[in-house]
Amino acid sequence: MTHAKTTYQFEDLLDKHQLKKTAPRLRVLSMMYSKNTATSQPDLESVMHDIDRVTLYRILNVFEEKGIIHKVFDLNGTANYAICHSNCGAHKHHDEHVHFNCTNCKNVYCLNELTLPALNLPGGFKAEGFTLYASGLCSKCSKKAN
Amino acid sequence: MTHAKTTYQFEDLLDKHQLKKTAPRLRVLSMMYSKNTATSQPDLESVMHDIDRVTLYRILNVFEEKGIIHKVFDLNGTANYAICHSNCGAHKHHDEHVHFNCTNCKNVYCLNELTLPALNLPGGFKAEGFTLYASGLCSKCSKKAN
DNA sequence: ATTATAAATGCAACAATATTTCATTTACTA
DNA sequence: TAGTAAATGAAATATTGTTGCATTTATAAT
Repeated sequence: MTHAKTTYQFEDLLDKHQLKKTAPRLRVLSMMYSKNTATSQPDLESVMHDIDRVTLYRILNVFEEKGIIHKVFDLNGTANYAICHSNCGAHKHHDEHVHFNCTNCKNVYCLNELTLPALNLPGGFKAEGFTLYASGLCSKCSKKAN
Repeated sequence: MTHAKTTYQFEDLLDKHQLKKTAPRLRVLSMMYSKNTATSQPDLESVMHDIDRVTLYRILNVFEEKGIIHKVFDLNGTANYAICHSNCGAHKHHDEHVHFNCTNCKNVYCLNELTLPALNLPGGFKAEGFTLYASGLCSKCSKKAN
């Protein structure tokens, strides 16, 4: 599931999207790939306190545009960012998966393995994208609860 | 579907939740009941410009706590508020319905009539609430598109 | 290797929003 | 009708989103 990525692979990823291989970008990539949960901008800031707030903001924006990451809002409405594992491209995200927000540890998990069941909308509504949000206890926190 | 509510019914609603029947609260209720889409705080502010911003903020908060309304984030992460039609109570929301965010008119619809299909989560994950977000063109905008 | 240039960064400044404090007003109770 | 607790409005602060610009850096061309 979690592939250990090397710096070279991150550089290739940036190359592929015609982005310059800068230190801040490589650090953001390696941090996000090392986690199986989405990361909020506040979290990123506190870990990489030497990188400017605005730089992070712009890195996240350009990564999202290029389809490297996708944005997901947690229960409090704060933006979290996660690596796009499936076939995402610029302006064409396929993040039609399930997001799980743990009410205890506040982590946001992207459950990529799950596919969304079909759904028929009322007349006239033409859906393009779906995201299912589930909230509750994640596997770690439900273990602790015993 | 859309019930025309009288002032008396709004007063009863506030009574039921041990909230004082004040003018700002009644106006917020009547505005939200008159729409079939969720309302953002900016929208509320612009319509009721004589009510203080902070008052609106607190009214929305207390309504949400009491289970009168629920919060839903649109594609941009801004909070929208809608009346809870089903059996919601304080700290126990049953907003397990579908939210539809129109990419054209930006409106957020609560599709209460739809029920979510079952979903089995990975081992250990205990879900309490579900919300499905769909985005695309709403019935009005898809008509216009022809 | 060196240089030119376009892009990325960091900083300052600004805008918008969320949130707290407190004095005043208002709704309800006795 | 008076007393009380709650709600409001206004000011002030914190946090977050966003833009402009000078400086630095990565890359392409020489």
